[in-house]
Amino acid sequence: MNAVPVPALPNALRPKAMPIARHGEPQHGAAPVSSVQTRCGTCNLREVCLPCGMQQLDMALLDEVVYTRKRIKRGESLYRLGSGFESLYAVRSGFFKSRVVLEDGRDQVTGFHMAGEVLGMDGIGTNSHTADVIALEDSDVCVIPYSHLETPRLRHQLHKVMSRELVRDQGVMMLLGTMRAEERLAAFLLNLSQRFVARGYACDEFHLRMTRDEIGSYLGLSLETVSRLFSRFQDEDLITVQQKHICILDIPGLRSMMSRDQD
Amino acid sequence: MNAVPVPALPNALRPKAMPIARHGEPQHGAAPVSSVQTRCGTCNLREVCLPCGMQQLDMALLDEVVYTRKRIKRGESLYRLGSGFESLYAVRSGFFKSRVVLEDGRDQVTGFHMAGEVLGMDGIGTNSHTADVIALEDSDVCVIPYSHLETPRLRHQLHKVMSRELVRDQGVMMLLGTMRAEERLAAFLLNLSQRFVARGYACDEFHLRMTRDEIGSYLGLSLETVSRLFSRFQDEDLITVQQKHICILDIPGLRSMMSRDQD
DNA sequence: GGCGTCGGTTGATCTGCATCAAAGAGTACG
DNA sequence: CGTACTCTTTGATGCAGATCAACCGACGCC
Repeated sequence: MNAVPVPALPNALRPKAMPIARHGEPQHGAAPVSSVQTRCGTCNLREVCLPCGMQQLDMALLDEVVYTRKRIKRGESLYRLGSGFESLYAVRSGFFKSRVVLEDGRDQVTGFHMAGEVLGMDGIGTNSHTADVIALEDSDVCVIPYSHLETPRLRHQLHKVMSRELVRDQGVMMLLGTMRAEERLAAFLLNLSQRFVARGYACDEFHLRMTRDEIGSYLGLSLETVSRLFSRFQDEDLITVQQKHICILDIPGLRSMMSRDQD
Repeated sequence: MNAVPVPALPNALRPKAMPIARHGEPQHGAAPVSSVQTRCGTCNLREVCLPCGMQQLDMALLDEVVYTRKRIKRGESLYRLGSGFESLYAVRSGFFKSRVVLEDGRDQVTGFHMAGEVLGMDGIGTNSHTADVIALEDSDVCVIPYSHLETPRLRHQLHKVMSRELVRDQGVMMLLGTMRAEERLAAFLLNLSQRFVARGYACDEFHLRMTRDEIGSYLGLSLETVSRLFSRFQDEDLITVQQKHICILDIPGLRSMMSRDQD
């Protein structure tokens, strides 16, 4: 998840009543699934997650389906290349990366995934997964057994999620195919910011969960280039960087960096 | 459509009884849909198209859904960025490219699409399309009204197609993010070859339907680089090139070019 | 609290590919 | 059938970003 050139997630879908919080440590504590808090109908991620846009009534159906949680420790994998496909997963808390590996050992990060995003759809086609998904911090996911997604509403909902994912991929291809390094990083930061906002966090301050190396892999750049660009953006008062802590100072500035004119 | 590092489409799915034909001019002549030849159940693309892997019985269902054809002339578009989403399309004959355009006018080719491939899934998420799809030669598509895809079997089938598309996109990201120019072009040629084989055409000889510029856009390279690489591959007896006519002489050679060792 | 490891920064150098340029080949069209 | 496109090829040059290298700071561990 995470396209780039200002992808989907229209304002209308933003959770309205969600408090703006600093995006520091994740609030863990996976309540047992029986608890009210963890049903889809009351989950505060429902507006960004699979149920996004669904009626209360249909959401009750989804509650029937989502009855397991799974906890993944930092560094462990949710699934791996070649493992059998049975379920989709919705990120409940935490942060993941997905990674594709080539035969000769080269690999690339193909996405970063945060709360509310749906994982595992790569497995539907061939009944086995085509990527590794690895937790970048201790995380929880809701397990959604694919075979239980039976109602037309739920299937349509899944189509929508998959379709958005296809659109996101277009964005990433665009990024990798046509953008220069500084444009890629600006797009990356704006995209992250936007996704945090959609989850009720501040748009201008957040913690990166991934290393420079992982960012570079995702953006098709070397880690050194990523580091240099962070420094340069800081010099230009677009952002401040302290390790993994980022403050965005000038969103319009970053945005204008993406339209190739100034230099 | 068209991933790169040897994506899906296992041998088992290849049309067995299909004659090996040189892939020259497309056989046009869109029969009226009432004709037996054009029903999904008897269509000779059924093993690579939406019905791939379905039972004869389920295919009858699909026949109920697919009742319109649409003819697109070379250079015209099947749909465009922003146009409303109503239907999916299966390429019946011909060749398409899809293209994404950025605000500042830059664009990129995000895929090439040949017979049997399904188009339009980008529109499901937001009810409007996010790319332009343009015919590279006179083409026919089967129109599949989305609202008519109602049975569980058909919806699952669509999931599979979309999922494979997601996997393909991973391949393209890999290509754009980690491969060098020669690797990209080798991957591109092998992928094309493979897709022609799956359609019953020769694996080693085909006509490119797209310009060097379009290949370059798709691969994140300049048209000059594409041209130079074609020449170099020819010097190295990997292929022969005459305009858009390609013969692949050394498939293992091309394949080894993709594992970064020799130079 | 010292030490080792991992991640990050910054500098110097190298190179793959873009860009600029110009000429040639194929094709469409009046 | 010649003219004017568009597409392709090939050469010369320049630069963005990779690579190599060294150092530094943060964090985890004994």
